[in-house]
Amino acid sequence: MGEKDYYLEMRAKIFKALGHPSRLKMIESLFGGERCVCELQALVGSDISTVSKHLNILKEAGILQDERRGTNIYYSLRMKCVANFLNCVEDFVGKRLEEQILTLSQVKESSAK
Amino acid sequence: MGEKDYYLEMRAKIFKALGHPSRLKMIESLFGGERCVCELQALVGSDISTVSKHLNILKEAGILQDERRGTNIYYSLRMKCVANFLNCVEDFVGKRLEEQILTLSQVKESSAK
DNA sequence: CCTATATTTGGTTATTTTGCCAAAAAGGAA
DNA sequence: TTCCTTTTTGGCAAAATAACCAAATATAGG
Repeated sequence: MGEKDYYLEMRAKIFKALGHPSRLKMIESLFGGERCVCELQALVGSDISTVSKHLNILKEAGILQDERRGTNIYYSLRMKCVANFLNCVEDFVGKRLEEQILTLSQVKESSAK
Repeated sequence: MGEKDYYLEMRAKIFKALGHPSRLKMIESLFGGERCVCELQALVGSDISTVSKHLNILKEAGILQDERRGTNIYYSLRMKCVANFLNCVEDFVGKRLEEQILTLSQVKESSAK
């Protein structure tokens, strides 16, 4: 029973890790291959310590892996299927926005009467 | 520029909404079809007001939709592709656990020497 | 209208997350 | 060793989340 909860917790952890704009942005960038921390920090613009912590969250969740080469540490995608889901999410968000725009214009129309 | 951020934010919101054990549990139950709030509260066991707030988060993210019928409100899955990704996440978590167990037994072996 | 049931909302408190700064750690090069 | 660069850690304050209780809302039935 507690084992089932542990699985659930692990799955939730993965989603939680993906649920932050900066982290999502970095993940998307990593679809194109590994990046060092400094590249990712340039991408998101936060303090490098903040970026490092974000990356650790993704690593802990199992989504990323890291490898030190010289003085740099390179992060890369471990959980490949994230990409498929992100495509779906993007389509979905796109559709929702269209709907919202539609709803908005309907509101405008009716208030213009 | 701010528009891109808005998209990013919306996508992150979806993941964030999925990143809680109770919410994930409810989503999984909804793969089997719509459920009223009371059924979902029985499933997760929290206070009904807590469940209601969780459901609202999922609705705001666009993952669920609701429909009132009589005195009950039924929630159902709007974002179907969540199911595919959850399969992948489950496989992934399964593999990770196997690895951990492997690592653990290796530790045991070497300490037994 | 009154009552009972199902759900949401408001308010409060505890916990978690986030982001920055300063300091530590880990390499590489002189 | 010493210096320089890259990254992580520790610590702290601000912001966001989560859970519960009580009160409000909405609907059906008598």
